[in-house]
Amino acid sequence: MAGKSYPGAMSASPTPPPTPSATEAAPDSEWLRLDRQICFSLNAASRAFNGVYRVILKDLGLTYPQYLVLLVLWEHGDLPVKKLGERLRLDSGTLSPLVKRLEAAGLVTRERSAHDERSVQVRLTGQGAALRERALEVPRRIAAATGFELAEIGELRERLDRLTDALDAAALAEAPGPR
Amino acid sequence: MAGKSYPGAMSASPTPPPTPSATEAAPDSEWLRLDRQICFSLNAASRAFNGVYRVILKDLGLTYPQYLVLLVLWEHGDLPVKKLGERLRLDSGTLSPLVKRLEAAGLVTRERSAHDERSVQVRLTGQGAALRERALEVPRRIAAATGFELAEIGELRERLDRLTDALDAAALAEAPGPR
DNA sequence: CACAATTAAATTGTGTACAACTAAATGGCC
DNA sequence: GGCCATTTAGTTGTACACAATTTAATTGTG
Repeated sequence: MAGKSYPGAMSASPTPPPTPSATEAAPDSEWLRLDRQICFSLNAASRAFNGVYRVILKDLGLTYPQYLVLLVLWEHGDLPVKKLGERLRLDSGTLSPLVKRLEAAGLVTRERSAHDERSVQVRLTGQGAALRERALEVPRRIAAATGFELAEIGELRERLDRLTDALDAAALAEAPGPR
Repeated sequence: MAGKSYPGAMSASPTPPPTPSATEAAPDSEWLRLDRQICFSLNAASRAFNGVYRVILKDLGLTYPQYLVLLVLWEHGDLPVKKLGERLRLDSGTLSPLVKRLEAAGLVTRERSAHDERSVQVRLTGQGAALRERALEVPRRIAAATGFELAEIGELRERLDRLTDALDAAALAEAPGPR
């Protein structure tokens, strides 16, 4: 078995037996349960999104992270890898090979900056810039796939961003590292 | 550069220039913009969660997906790989190596079922079952890290699950596969 | 100017995700 | 009983993520 078959892939929100026994002890089990719901739901939604993008972006020969890089370049023009990483919250370990694949696909070029030999400038090629035309229909198809109203999407986004900020701050606070 | 440093890692919700020009043309750019927000926010939140779990679970020697597998086993008892996949929405390509790593860590055993030689039963070892005790504090620490009220978490979860369902359905409809 | 600290990319290694494929076992159906 | 479709795991190959390390360039300081 493999691929896209989850025979029992019932709703992501099965809400199993409402609670083993709302009154009975097991407050710890409850917590383990709840916790699974939040992060798991998030994770599942993220992967589901990825699945839809995978289907839609296949025509363009892009993966979702590659599409994100191009979105940034289309919006802001050529950028060094560092800036891309800041915008996308990705580090060089992820971006270096990813950008190389975009280069191999003929969508961008990479060259060290003249002022600062440490920096690598990522530039859209004509082909990479042209791809934007074909990408214009992607957002509409994605929005349609969610079946959400724009307002609801916005609200969800606001919460997610707030969550991300809180989690980032907590990770820093929690980290044992020097601060 | 690598690791956890995003020097410009400003808020995930910077809400840049509210809009290049709310009235001006560029409805397509707007869409490209918006779309990035939804899926990107989701993706960022998911990775941020992962980061917090990574820190908290390091003591237990677990990754987040491994923790999810154990959560399911703690809750439902021993299960075949298939059932694990249904609960977690993961296929054998992901679960096979993951479960093997749990086995290597001495937390579970894998053995083919007697009734059905195709099926592989994943069983908690004493050590795996015992780890639950140490995991009990994880949810509380995670909940604290989000800084969210329980009610808000629940609401968010409900939306995410609805989103996942919609996206799964859309992926099926969008897929070129035989139907 | 010299030199330590910092910075930007790249590299290495581990661990998911997932598509595509393989192999073995099971279940109908004639 | 023989045979084919289905089911369950596992394998292979590609592509992220990210920690840790490495290399080269730059900067700050005395």
